[in-house]
Amino acid sequence: MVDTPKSAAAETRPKSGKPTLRTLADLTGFAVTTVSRALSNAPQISAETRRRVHEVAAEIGYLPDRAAQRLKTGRTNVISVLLDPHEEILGYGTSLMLGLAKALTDTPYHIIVTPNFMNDSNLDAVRHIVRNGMADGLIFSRTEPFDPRVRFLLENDFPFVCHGRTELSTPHPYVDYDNFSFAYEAARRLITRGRRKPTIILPPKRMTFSQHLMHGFMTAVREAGVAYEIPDEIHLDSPIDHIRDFISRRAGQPDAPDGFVCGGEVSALATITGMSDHGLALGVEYDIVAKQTSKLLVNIQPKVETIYEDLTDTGEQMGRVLMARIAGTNTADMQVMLKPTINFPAT
Amino acid sequence: MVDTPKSAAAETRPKSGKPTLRTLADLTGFAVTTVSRALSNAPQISAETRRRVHEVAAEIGYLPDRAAQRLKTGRTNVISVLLDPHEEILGYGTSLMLGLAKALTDTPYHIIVTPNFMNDSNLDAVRHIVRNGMADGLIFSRTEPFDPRVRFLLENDFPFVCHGRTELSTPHPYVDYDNFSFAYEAARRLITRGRRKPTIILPPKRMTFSQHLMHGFMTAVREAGVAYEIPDEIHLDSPIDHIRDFISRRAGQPDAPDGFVCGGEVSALATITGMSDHGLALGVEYDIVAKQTSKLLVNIQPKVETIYEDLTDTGEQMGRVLMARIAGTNTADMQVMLKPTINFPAT
DNA sequence: GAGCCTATTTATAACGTTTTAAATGAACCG
DNA sequence: CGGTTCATTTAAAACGTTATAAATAGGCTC
Repeated sequence: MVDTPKSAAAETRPKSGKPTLRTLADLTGFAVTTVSRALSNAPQISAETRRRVHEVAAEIGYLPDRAAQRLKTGRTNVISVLLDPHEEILGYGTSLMLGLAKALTDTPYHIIVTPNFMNDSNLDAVRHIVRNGMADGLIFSRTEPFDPRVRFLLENDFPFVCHGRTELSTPHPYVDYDNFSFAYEAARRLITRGRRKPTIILPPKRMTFSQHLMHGFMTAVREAGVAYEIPDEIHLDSPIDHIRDFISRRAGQPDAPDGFVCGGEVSALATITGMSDHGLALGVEYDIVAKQTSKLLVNIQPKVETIYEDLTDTGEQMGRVLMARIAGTNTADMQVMLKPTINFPAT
Repeated sequence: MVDTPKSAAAETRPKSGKPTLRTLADLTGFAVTTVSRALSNAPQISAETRRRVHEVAAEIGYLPDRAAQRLKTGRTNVISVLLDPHEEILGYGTSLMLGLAKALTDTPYHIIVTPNFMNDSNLDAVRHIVRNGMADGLIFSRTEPFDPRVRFLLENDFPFVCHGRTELSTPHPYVDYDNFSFAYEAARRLITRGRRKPTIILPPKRMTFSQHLMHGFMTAVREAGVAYEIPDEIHLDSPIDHIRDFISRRAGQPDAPDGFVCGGEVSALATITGMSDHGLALGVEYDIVAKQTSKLLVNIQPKVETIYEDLTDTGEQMGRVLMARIAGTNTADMQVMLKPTINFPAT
């Protein structure tokens, strides 16, 4: 036999464009099937063949065609992120996606953004994605106790991870932040500093973590036996000036709160502004403990005590969990609870 | 002929899953090719056939398989957005993407996020996307005068739109904000209010819009013949505390500036904090005019005068322009300049 | 050396779409 | 009525991959 593997095949159109399995086959002398198998490390392919194919593939920079793979396998290699307009502020969405992207490095998965323009739940988007097989997995936030999206996805056995828990009886993957501890700790600190009437600015009631925050806050308040107040008129999604105006108005009335637990940095800033309308100074007449998700507050308002929630880490965990869920791992390790980290204020 | 179109074909596996062209073919009695043509409104298909096919397609909720289309045509129907970690703050990325998504509604295009973790240019990501045909178009920001990404994309005739201009001789699509006018107007206002030594906090020098801001600022300053100052030590990407510390230090030295043009809301807040370290009050001892891209500043610091840049609109324009570029429209109408809108301060 | 196992490789057929080239048949013309 | 045109419709091939089933060839056993 004088025939080297190379001369064995080789007669195909050079065509233009990217290398395909066919190119590799011609180059190595193996059949397309063998090359495909070698690249996916199938056990039935000899070690030497595997080595050689990988070598040549790396050499010419072969990359499998996503469309062909998707068409053949039905897997999209796509993770869809539901983006809510409320997530616009302060880089919530961007941070989460950066973390997610990090977790997805070295996987074949791409992130595609599915925005929701309507103000209602993005259940329709979820339905569309599942029904038409637009993705292999779903990521979303603003979870509600009986979230219809979670329900729908569970019913259809579609992989997903949400930011926040539900109260549904079926366990499901989620990544959450320990908002109970956050609010408990925040209120404790206000009380320790001698504040006698703490209040809390909560997210809209229908979201699960609103309950957790409330519960943590109430626990601390009751333990200490101090007065408290929970405003109904505003929440974290309210326009900033509404928050500021409300705080300002309230500060002018009797028995105003002297301690604020703020679920976000923006509401903390609004609070400071509202209070200053009445000449009340942060750290003197009142204190704030706020949840910090960006670098904004720290070092700008050093007197605001903050407790950190790392959204990039959250995104990364969500990616990790979603990969596990798609791979079919059992429900263990699919519920992640991230712990608050306390930042002591610069005095 | 007793045969209705329906009974003519019809004998195929019902299979499970989504409807395909085949399903439509069976249902209407036409061949797959005809159905495909009818849906793409090819002229050679009779009006009646077109109508009927569309009707049935709508009825059963047919959606073409993206993978198959992509494989066959080579078009990906994907727009890739290069996400920079610097865009994390204040929802720059999210706003842009929401606008972009809006422009892409009713097109077959999806948005996929390609993050850049390295601190250097994302030229590598661009190369990868172009070479491996991962998208039909590209969107990115932080444009530089001789941006290597723009250069590469032009050389390869790959559709893109960047946020910001270049100084390359070849015209190319971009959407930009009139930063000259912004800085000019901002400085004018400070001077009108009687400030005698304005300063400006610029983005990193290598970005194009840094030059534009500088130019606008200098023009106003020279026209008025007032003193000025341009700090070298800090820029808009500096950590917030660096900005605050610098401002604070400077305020304690002789001849400190009494007017600030801030390219972003965060730097405005840092400035306020830094100045207050020396008991200097906004609107009394000094003034700020800041670029506003979110709702953060307005109504929180009512004394900060702001000039608005609408990032969602920017994203929408970029989407519009990119669609035109992909469709092959000529270079006319592919350079968009968005005008600043002035917000007068409350008081 | 026929028969059988095992290890490795291979040809072929899909996946759902678009494209190319060809077929059908009605209408028209002489 | 044969030939030609035109308007529609159609069959077949291809895009690049993976899955199914089959082929090849050593190495054994008896």
